[in-house]
Order: sequence, then C-alpha cells, then structure tokens
Amino acid sequence: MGKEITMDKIVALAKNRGFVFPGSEIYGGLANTWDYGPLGVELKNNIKQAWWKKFVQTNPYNVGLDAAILMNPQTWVASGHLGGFSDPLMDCRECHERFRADKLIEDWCGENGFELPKPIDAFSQEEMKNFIDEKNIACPTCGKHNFTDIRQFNLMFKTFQGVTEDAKNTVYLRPETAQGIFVDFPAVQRTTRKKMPFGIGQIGKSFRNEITPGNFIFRVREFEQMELEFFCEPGTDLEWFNYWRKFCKDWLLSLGMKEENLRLRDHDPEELCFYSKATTDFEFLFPFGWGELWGVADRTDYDLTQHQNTSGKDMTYFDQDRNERYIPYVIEPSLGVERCFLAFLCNAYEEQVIGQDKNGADDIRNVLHLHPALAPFKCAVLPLSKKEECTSVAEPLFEELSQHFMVDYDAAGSIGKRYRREDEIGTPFSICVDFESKEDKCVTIRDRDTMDQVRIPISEVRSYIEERLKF
RNA sequence: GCGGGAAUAGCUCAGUGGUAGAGCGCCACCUUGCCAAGGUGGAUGUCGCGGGUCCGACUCCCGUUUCCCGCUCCA
Repeated sequence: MGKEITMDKIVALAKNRGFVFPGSEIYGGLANTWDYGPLGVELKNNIKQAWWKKFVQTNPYNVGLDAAILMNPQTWVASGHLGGFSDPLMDCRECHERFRADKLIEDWCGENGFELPKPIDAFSQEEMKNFIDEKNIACPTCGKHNFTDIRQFNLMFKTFQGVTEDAKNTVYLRPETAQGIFVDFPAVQRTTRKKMPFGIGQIGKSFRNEITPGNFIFRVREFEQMELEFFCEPGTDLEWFNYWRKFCKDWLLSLGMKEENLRLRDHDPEELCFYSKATTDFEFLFPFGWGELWGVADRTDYDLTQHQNTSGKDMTYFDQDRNERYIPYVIEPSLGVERCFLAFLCNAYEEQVIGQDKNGADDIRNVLHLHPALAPFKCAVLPLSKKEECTSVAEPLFEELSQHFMVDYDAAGSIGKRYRREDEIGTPFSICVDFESKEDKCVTIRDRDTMDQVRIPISEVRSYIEERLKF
C-alpha cells in the first residue's frame, strides 16, 4: 500500500538525504540553482553512464563527442538562436500582465478572422507594435489598451571572451549541445570513417535564461543534456525516427521506468518547429503533472544546411556506394539529465505502510525502488553489532567491494533502522555481517524491494551484485 | 517584471513587548542481536538583514534581501 507522492516529499527527501541541495544556500540561495550532493552526484553519474553505455559504448552506429560550451557566435546566427528566437514581450500597464506580442496578434486574428499579409515570424518588433495599436487589440486580461513597448528576451546567456567587455568579443553559453555536434560533423565523419547512417552522442551542459524556471530541478537555467544526433540518408529519416523512438523507450523501461508513468505524444503538424518534420515528446507523469522528458525530432537537413550556408564550408557527405553527395538528415533524441534524474526519483519513490506504531499511527517505510544500475550505493555493509566479531569481517568486505562500486558502510544504531535508511536512499542490497559470518564465511544479503534474505559465501558477494547491475 | 505567501535548531513548526521551546533527526555510551526498541548523556540558534519606536523588540512600524507559489516562455 502506497501513499500519495508529492513534490514536497521528493524535495524533502532529496535535501535530507543529500541528493540535491539549494545552490549557494549560505548566501540565501540563488533562484533555481541546485547542487547535487553525495548521493545526487552518484545517481546523476549513473544515469549518464547508463545512457552513454546504451547510446555510445555498446552501440554499433554511434560515437561520442565533447564539444566546447563557448562557440563562435556565428554558430548561433546559423542555428537561429541569435535574432530569431528572442521572444517579443510586452506588459499591460493597467493589470501588469505580460504577453507575447506575436501570440496576441495571432489570437486576435484567429478570433476576428483576419488574414495576416505575411507570417507573424516575419514581422519586426515595430510592425507588431504598430499592428496592435492600429487594430486596437485589447489586453486579454483586463480589456484595456495600454501596452508597454515590445522588449526582447533572448534566452541565451551572454558573456565576454577576453578581458575587455565590448560587443566584438561577446560570446554565448550554448543553449543546446546539438550545435557542437553539427559543426563537428565533418571532422567526426572524417576521423572515424563512419558511413551513413551513424550518430554522434554528447553529454554536456547547456544554459537557457528561461523566463520562468521552476518545479524543483525540472526547469532550470543551467542544465545538462544527453543528445544524439543521428545522421542518415534523406528518405530514410522517418524509418530511423521510429527506430530511435522505440530505442529510447526501451532504454527507459529497461531501467525500471513504469510504463504507466510514461506516454509518447506526437506533435501535430501545426505544433512542429519550422525545421522539424516530426517530433515525439516522451512525457513522464511527475507529481505536478505530465512533463516533457525526452524530445525525439526529425530535424531534416536544416541544421547542416544552415551551417553550410553561414560558414561557406561543405557539410555534405559523400556516399561511395551511390557515388553522390548529400546533406544527411538528422534524427535527434534529446534528453535532459536533471529531468531524467527527477523522473527516476519520482518513479522509484514509495511510501509503504507496513503496520501501525504504538500510537496507532501508520508506520511508514520510505523506499526508492531505483534500478541497481542507477542506485547511488549498490550495497551497504552492515555489521550486526559493533563488536569485533562482526566488524573484523565487515570492514575488509567493505574495502574489497568498494574497489568495484559504491558501497555504504554503517554500524550505528539498530539493524532495522539501518535497513530503513538504506531503503530510503535506494540501496538495492544490504549485507548483514553477523556473529556466524567469521566462522562460516557467509553473509546475509537482504533485497530492498522484496525484503527477502539469502545467505551466501562472502567470496560470491561481488558477483552476486554485479550480476544484478545489468539493464 | 507583476501578484500572493514566507523567513525562529539539520528538518517540521510553536511562541510571548521582559533577552527561545517542542517533536523528529544527529552524536557518544549502555543495552539489544535481522527490519524505525529502550535508557543515559550531548551538540546546535546574534529568531533573514538594516533602521526606527520603546527602559527593553524574535514580537510593533518602515525599508531591504532571499526563497516559495501563480502568470507570460521553453528552438
């Protein structure tokens, strides 16, 4: 029997057990920055490792890359991040609501059956402002006509390379890792001698100056992405799109994500980004509702074409078999590490009512059913007593196992309490060293999910656990 | 940026114009010997920051900062 899961509980657990702390807390914090504590960094690294293993290490098609965060600003001209993607925002002076000018116009046109002479994207700021004034478009909230001028919000963090701060040496923190892959596409293809189709995977930080971050680590301004850009021959893209869609889903399921917490949502044609032919959002049922976890998009040849046009460099691939050049199409599965972290945390969290305490209140056992591959500690070594008979076996066992994976060691308090502590942080196996262990060279391994116990020789503990790390 | 809420022990919170408390947690020792047992002892706060009123402010007033929740947004 489980109790309702709320974000408050997840945040409290994350904070209390050292998964995630608020950033720079001693200075009162900095909005929406989070630090990953001793357990959090393990879970995060495990997620990244699992992804890398599946998408790069064991994958016959893909290779890895780690591109720089700072890139030549021309990159962002080509990708459209500079200029095209800043949002034209205006505030209502009467009710202080904020709106996007382009949305206001679109909504107004929709309601009044007005046909715009050109797409709204082609409007300049001034044209949008004029249009709103001309048509006397009212504030949707209060109905007044008193808007501020349009202000641009660029979502890229800006900084300066070199010691002087002027426009000439402005650089941007990348808002997505993908562009590093695109600009390196020719170099990677040349050095790896990869043939179509092949992919380049990358894990790295990206930065977006979101207007509204929030929901704990769900939407933050500094985040990490695990992206694959999969290059294929034009015409085969939809086939590969479906391939990766399934591949991604299988990966999530293999790591214990519950199918009922996951849904795949295909974008409608009008919802698609201008460069995308097809997009599927993988959504996870967070305590605050369905939220996007993974976007799989068919980006066509848009990005490579843009870079070819902007840089003047040849971004085509020469197909030996067909003796022709073409710009490959790209399938992009893009996953946020923090969102994935939060999803697996929520997915694993359970409050089991396992009886009543002496006051008649529910006795609750908090358990994180994390897949062993993701769990911060793979096992905990728990001597039944602090007496020498137990610790003389437990300590060397800890030393040996910790050569191979993360192991916790805890000798304080009752054994039941220590089991509970390990349950709460998702340690899949607790190894109890008792008074017979020294004699019979065996220990008891207790399973977090089933609470079953098996007694096995100490020499077999490592392989017992490693066998269960597979996914 | 706007609106609302909040700020007291590690956490959750109580508190009164007279210089701070509970529960949980944590640590040590004893006890116990496989699922949050018990006992004893212990540590922790300039009550967010600055100013004002007052004999005296955690408490009242003003300012400020930060966080949280909504709204606009997410290539």
